[in-house]
Amino acid sequence: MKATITDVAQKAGVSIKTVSRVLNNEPNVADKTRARVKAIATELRYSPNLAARGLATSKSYLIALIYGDSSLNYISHIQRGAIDACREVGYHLVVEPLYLEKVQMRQEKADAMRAVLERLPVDGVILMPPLCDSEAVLQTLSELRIKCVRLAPKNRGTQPFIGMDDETAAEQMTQHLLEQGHKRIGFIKGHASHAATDLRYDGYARAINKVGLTLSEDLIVQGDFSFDSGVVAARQLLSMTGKKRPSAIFASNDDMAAAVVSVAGQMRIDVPSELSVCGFNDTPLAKIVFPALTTVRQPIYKMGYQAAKYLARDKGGTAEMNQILDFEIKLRDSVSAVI
Amino acid sequence: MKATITDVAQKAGVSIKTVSRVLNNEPNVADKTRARVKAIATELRYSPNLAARGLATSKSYLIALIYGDSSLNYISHIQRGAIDACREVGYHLVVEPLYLEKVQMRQEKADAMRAVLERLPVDGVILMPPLCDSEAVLQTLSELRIKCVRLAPKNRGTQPFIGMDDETAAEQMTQHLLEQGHKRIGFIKGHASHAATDLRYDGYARAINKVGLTLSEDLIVQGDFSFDSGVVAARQLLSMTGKKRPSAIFASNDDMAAAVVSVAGQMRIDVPSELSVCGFNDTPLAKIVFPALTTVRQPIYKMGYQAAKYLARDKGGTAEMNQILDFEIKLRDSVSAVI
DNA sequence: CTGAAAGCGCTTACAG
DNA sequence: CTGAAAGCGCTTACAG
Repeated sequence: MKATITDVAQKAGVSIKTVSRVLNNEPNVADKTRARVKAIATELRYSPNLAARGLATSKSYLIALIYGDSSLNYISHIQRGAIDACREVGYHLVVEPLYLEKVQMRQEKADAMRAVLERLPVDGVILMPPLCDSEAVLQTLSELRIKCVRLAPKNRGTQPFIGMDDETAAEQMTQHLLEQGHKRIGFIKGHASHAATDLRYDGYARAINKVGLTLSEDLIVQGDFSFDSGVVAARQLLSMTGKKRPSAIFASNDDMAAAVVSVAGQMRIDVPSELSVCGFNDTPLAKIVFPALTTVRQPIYKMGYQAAKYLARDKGGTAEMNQILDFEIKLRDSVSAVI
Repeated sequence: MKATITDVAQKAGVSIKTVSRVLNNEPNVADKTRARVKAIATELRYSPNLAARGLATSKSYLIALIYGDSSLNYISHIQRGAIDACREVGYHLVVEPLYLEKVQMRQEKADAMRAVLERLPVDGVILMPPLCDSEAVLQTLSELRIKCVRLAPKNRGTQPFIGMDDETAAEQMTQHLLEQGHKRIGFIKGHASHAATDLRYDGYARAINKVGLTLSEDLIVQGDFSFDSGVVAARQLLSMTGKKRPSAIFASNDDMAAAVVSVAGQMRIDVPSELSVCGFNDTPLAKIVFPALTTVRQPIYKMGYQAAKYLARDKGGTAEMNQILDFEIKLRDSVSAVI
């Protein structure tokens, strides 16, 4: 029923090898022959059998997006970008969750990664944080000789990565708050295992220090990027009374910032007149809460797109692949100046 | 480097056919032989080459999740369920967007679907709304002899589907509002192309009629499931003054309900004391807005899971596959009684 | 209960 | 510029 390379060859009066050459844009085919084969392939709705091609080349034309417990919002956009890139080059994206949070042993992590990869042959892997920082995972990948791109990794390492400058972004956001006259700025940290957590905190600290203020312990609360952890953190920060209470809170991501807005609502603290709030990521959530969140726009879609594009290319080239993409401070309605 | 069936056969001192039998749980192998082969396969970390197996069987062990413009939240949960099911049975999930909203011509739709499917051989397809109601898409699938499961389709049709009783759910939610003493209940419709849109409206209408109230045109506004459309609809409903203004608004999904809460906030209308709001779906958003949304809990994860489980099975069986899953009215903080 | 042969639809050397 | 042969790693009939 479905046309094969043999069908095309017969109808074109050439060998299957010639058809193969045309399809793969190889040289050494007469222009006239090439044109004829192409026309007939289209006419017959021919498309190569991926399994056969895969068996012959030991390539799969599949790229895996592997993620742990990242927020679904974040994953969705990475995924969308990766899919679009795959489409353009005839690849496909498979999605594989790999929950390693509770796994302590190095060997166990490696085995889990191996189990996923051995079942399904993929040509490349996109590693989301915090997986992209697991030594065990990276080593398994290199043993299996599977290319990977790390997204927003903790350290530069030897494998290609795509990231952004979290520290500078957090610094600029904090500066913005300071410029609005805020002096007591609460900060909610993210999950300790994510690279971004420390970087964003460092940026916050740097901005505070630059203007000669001192960091105060009670304004810095640990969260884990989840909405629920944001609720706990916000309650703690907003339970302070009088002048001690922060006039602004900078949460390490939008989910936690949304939680701050929610807790403020419950406590009848008006945002932004009584409390300024800002987040990080510019997920759809940022526009959905009221008031809309001032936040840092990350090029999430683009990260997924670039990562897939890189993996789908034949030749390697690692070092030059490393990319630091631009961010943008997105001003909305959740921050106001101190009067 | 990677062990093949030949390696296992040699080491076990049997033919590759015997190994094949063991791996596929076929009969006619001596227990002792079977055990030995199994042990050696494990020892060699053997796993079958999917491409080779696919070429021989013309199966791909791949299931595609195909979606249009559904909300990312919704897709994410379907996807998670489908992936979990795939894992259990050795399948993998590929994700393919197919935007047909702007495509009018039937033939064009069919071609777009065909283009996706011809590139990638999949054993089955999960069709999200509104794709699952496109005749052109369904016919292409049947021409290509690819199994599919439709999620929440408009009509029962001939292909297997998984859905829930949207109409009854909407009716019960409206009843709840009525029981709280609300008489003027605004309703925001969803996107016209989704099956759920009419069903939810019908449920709302039925509940209103049952208690002897009459539907009033000005309380029913068209939305399209997006947050933005919810904002427009909410502004329209809440611009009414005095007694005309609805005391409750039932939005056809959570995104639009969140928009209502947001607009109410902007207009200084307190939720729930001055305005009750409820949504539909129970996406994470429902817990994230303040106050948390009363909504209808859909078994989204389960829908994805069941769909993939069905497609991964060898034998067909369609009619008995059709499933109507349970829903639940989730009471939270966005609805209060009329005083 | 077990195995030798053929074939799935491609591509990779190699020959001309 | 073109093609015949071999092979990728499995499974499907078929034979014993």
